[in-house]
Amino acid sequence: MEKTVNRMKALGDLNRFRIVMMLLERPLCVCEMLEVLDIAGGTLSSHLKVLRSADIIDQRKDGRWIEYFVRDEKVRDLLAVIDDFIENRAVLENDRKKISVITRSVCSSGTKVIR
Amino acid sequence: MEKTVNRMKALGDLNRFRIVMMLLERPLCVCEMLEVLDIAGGTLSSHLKVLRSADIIDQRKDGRWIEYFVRDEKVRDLLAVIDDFIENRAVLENDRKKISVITRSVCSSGTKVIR
DNA sequence: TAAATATTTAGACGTTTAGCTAAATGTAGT
DNA sequence: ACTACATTTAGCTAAACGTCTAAATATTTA
Repeated sequence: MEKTVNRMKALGDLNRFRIVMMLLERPLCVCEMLEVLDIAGGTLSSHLKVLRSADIIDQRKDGRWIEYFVRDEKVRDLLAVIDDFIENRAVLENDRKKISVITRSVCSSGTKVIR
Repeated sequence: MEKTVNRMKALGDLNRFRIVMMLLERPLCVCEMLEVLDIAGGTLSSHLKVLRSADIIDQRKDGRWIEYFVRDEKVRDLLAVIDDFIENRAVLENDRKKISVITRSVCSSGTKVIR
């Protein structure tokens, strides 16, 4: 039961919830999420650790990046039910809009692959 | 969205989770829950407040007691999905067993209606 | 292998939270 | 109105949490 309670606790934080909802859209690397969320890299990293140890998300390597994604179908189903409770979608919609524009290669503000 | 996140946070505590699972069984008054949970009355009261302001449970008067209950069908559905994630049911089963024995009138340890 | 970029770890700080005890407030029945 | 019991509030402590910055650790590419 503790595991389940822990899962709920992991979802009971605004930034973590936004992260999960974004990942529901598509896998994202840390630098992409940083473009959307207004938190420091270290903070994001610790949030991802919490979500991972709660078995909500997982990570895989993708070249130079580490890609995070929602763990499995069962978790997706749970999130769908929770999603149905959301009243005000303003923030989430905005996050989604940003994600759709962000490309992995334009993460860093400095020199880019595509000029 | 904050409201939804808050709901998750409310469920992300072991004692509160046990409370909700018990209330899923049947409405209970504070003194009945105290017989099951190993926490002080003041602590329980504050947990109930959290769950109530998260719109998960509600209360109604029943004679000398205040009865707590799960708010509505939608919440029940959510809890059913969450329930499906639970691995180890030992604690919950035990709580349930205790509840089935407890009667409101045997809450107080002193003089009772039924001797 | 050096430079650039991505990510994680460590330590510090302020806030929130769960817990307790004890006092206060309600409420019902005598 | 008094008594007994149920519940909430208040004040406290210790632990947990979210956040930051800065340093450390990969990893890729030139």
